[in-house]
Amino acid sequence: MLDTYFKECLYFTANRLSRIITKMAEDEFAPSGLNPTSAFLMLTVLEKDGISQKEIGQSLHLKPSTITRLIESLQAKGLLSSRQEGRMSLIYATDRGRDLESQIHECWQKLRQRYNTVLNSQDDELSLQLNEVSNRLENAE
Amino acid sequence: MLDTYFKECLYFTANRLSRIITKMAEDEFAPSGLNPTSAFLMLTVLEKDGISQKEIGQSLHLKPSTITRLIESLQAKGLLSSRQEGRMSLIYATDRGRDLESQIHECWQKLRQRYNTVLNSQDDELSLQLNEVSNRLENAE
DNA sequence: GCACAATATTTGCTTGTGCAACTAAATTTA
DNA sequence: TAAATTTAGTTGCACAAGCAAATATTGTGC
Repeated sequence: MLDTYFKECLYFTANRLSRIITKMAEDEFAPSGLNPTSAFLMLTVLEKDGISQKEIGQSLHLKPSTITRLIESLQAKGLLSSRQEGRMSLIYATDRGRDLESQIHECWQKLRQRYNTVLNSQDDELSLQLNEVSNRLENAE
Repeated sequence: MLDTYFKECLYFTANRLSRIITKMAEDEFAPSGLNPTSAFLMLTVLEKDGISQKEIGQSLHLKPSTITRLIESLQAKGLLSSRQEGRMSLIYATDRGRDLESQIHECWQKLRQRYNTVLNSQDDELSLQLNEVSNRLENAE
């Protein structure tokens, strides 16, 4: 049966997992009014106020155009502001943005709790392993 | 630094890996003229001619509406045909679809070769592990 | 100091996938 | 057998992310 082969294929399984975990994360972050990626972007700005978009992109591993769009929508929500500094645009959290921080951490916590209950001990480091594999795949150009 | 926390987050790392491996797979399957998912759908139909859309969805772990759209586009390319059987629509490969089979397998092979060169021995079963984790996450509703 | 290259961001467009609501066919129930 | 429920697939819409080309600013070699 093909299923046997599909589940040995990293493209197949990584994408399947990504769909499942994305849905879980969207659920858990819903109370914050943000999608998970936007929530992570908020945390990134909260950690370093006045960060550049390039740095945000490096931190989130997302392309510049995606960052532009995400910031756009967070500005529209009144959670971020930006100041043009030469060719860079520096990103700041607004008061309302800062107010969201603890709620974001709560959502994140709940997400981790939720998936950790079904992960076995040998999956403990799964996330770190995926990160490692991604690093290697990226450097293999 | 936040990066430390991001890389411990399964949402974050699974999605990052998914983006990277999807790009690789799209590259490798390009010669077939199909995106990887459509290629897998073709293999699914080639394995069981006259399969229902529901079964295809179960095999690929994709939602019915996605299957509808994928089949639509493969029909437009003249690779699949369908026959209405009551409320089901049964999917068949055309001759042109069948002709593509070996090329799809070649692309798939190349993809595996490409990512296997950077995976260590401890990543050997990574794909199977991701599959397992997905199963568990799905059953934990 | 000027022309050209590099860098940072933006803009228009495409793609993959899902959701919710819908249609149509089949099955169950009364 | 008529009405209600379940099942299979479709349709309109939305969303996340990327690509390629454009714009704007900064840096470099001569």
